[in-house]
Amino acid sequence: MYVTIRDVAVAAGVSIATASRALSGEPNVSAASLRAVLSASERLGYRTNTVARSLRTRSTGTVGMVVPRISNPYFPRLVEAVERQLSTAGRELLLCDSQNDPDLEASRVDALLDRRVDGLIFIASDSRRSAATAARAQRSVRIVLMDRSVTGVRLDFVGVDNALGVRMVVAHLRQAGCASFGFVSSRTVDSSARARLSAYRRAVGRFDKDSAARTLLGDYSVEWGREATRTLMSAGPLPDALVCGADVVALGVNAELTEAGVSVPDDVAVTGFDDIAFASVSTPPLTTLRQPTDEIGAAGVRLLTGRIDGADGPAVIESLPPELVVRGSSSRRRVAG
Amino acid sequence: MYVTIRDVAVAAGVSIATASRALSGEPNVSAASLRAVLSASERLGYRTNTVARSLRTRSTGTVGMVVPRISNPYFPRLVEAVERQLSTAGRELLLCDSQNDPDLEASRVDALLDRRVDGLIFIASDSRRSAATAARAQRSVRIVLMDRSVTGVRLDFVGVDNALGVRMVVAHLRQAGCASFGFVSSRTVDSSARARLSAYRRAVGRFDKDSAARTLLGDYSVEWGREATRTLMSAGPLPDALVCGADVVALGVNAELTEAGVSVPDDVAVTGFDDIAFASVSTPPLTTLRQPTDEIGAAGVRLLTGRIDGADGPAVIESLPPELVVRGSSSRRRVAG
DNA sequence: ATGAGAAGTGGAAACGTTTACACCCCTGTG
DNA sequence: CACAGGGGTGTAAACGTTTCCACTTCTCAT
Repeated sequence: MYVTIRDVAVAAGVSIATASRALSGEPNVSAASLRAVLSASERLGYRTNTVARSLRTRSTGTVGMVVPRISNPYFPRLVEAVERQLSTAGRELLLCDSQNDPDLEASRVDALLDRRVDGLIFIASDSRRSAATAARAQRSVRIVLMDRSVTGVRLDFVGVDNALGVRMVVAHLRQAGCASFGFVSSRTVDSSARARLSAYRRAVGRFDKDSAARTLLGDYSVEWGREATRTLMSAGPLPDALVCGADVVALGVNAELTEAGVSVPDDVAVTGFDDIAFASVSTPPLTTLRQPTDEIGAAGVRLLTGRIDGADGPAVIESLPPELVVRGSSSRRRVAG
Repeated sequence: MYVTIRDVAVAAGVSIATASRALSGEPNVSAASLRAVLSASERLGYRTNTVARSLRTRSTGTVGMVVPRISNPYFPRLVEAVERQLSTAGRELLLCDSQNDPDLEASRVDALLDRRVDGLIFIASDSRRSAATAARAQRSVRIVLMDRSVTGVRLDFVGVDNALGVRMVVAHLRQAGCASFGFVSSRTVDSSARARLSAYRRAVGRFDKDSAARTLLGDYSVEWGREATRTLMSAGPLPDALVCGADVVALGVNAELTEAGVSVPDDVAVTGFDDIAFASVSTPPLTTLRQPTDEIGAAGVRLLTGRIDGADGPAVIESLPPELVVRGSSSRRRVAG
């Protein structure tokens, strides 16, 4: 079926050891042997069996990645960035979807460890319940947390500066004349949701004490954005601005408001987080915070491959700044009165 | 570092062979041995090394999947469906992104074959240039084409019925009063783009001979939708309807029209293809064809695992019908005059 | 001329499993 | 009582690599 290195060695008239050395570019091989092996390999269409190599070298050249839900459009961008980086580093990506379920997540991590991945990129679905999984994985493999952190475990982490982002967008809204706020986001099961909520509270709480009543937490989905908006509309007058914890939520909020005849941004300003591709095609286009996706992916892979190659030292935390992208959903607010 | 089956065997006081048999649930193991092995395994935290197992059994329990571009929001849904199906079948997914480049695609397929995947799910980036890659892969592994086919190779395929979809949407638009048409889609490098274009021509060509001039082909992106729309607007009067080859394109078209003050659907109806999550939050919401993503993923995995388990027979082609989802971008067309 | 060292090579062990095969012991049947 | 057959077990081979080690040959300095 498959051509093995033994076939190549026989065809080239050398031993398996010499064939192996020639194929892996080791120095101590004569020019004649090298030529013979390479041409035999070419002629026979030899491809090295990475399973056997992995067993012998105790390294698979594979990195596992666990994402909470690949259909959430923010994660594919991260996966794409990671995959591209890994591929240039000659490594393969083993992808798992935890479906936001910490138990399923744990079993997927186990499956990855069983496959002897060299490293793990972990987007934790639950900052508390994923901690044990991360800690356990840490004992057998190098691991870097991406985008979402976990509590109580000292591990490398790379993600966006959520607090900075929220401060930027609130400052922008206040400058645009907004005085009252609401917040629609995900329940604080993951670290990003938690960081965004607490930054929002710190930024808004002091001057808008009604904002607490207008804080609605659900999940990262269009449907939740719509539902929260209906709740807010039926509860009383809307605030000047609705800050959303993610673009998917903001797009739902915007759609529901628009369909109800509420003008965005003239009646209510709306902002998102992430800057997914569809933030720019809504009506009005969505003001949001652009995640440095490529940088996060690159930094994560760099960190991880460094660790795999033996880099030691304390856990590194890389917090990258987002970029405020001002679009129509917040910009041309009509001045009151 | 890792606990091996040898450690378990020693701790249980049996041979490696017996330990292996006990762990894999073979019948001929005494109750006493079984108990001893299982408890030793538990106590020591043994996890079987799948690399060694794969080498011996010549099967990795892994399926490779190649997608053209994971950040195109249609593919994550497919990946999610496939991943879920595989995971219940106890298999792992090795994901590669070909970035729509047939050469990169070929090298990613090689990498997957080197890793001895048991099967391959292949979304071909180019119906012609990917054919050689598929044919080569076919020689060493079971393979099923998904969503996009290739020319000239007899292989299992599962995807949506593109021609049916286009016929459905054109019929709907004509019923809504549209008499002149335009088509904005991707260049026909992949089989879906080709099938949609030819179905469109067949459906529209006979009664709107100007439609050929309003056929613009680029790629699957929001930007291309915007660019094509600008071209159309500057070229003369717009048709009654713009049929788009994908939702991403249609959302770009809709945004560009709306920003230019053209009313959708009153001046121009717009339709998409795929029914991605964001089709429903645009203004107006997008009429489109919903892909049976879960069914495609399930059928693909079923087909592939069947082949892996030895099913023989001629290549199977599964063409699943899309569902027309009528929303605001086409429905309430004002009657002419 | 001799010895040290380098270059080139092959044999064989190792990675951690699964499994073919041989063996032993027991039971039940002739 | 012999013996067939089956349950339970261990030894060892195999999967396809990489790599340690020993060996030969050659070069060059002494």
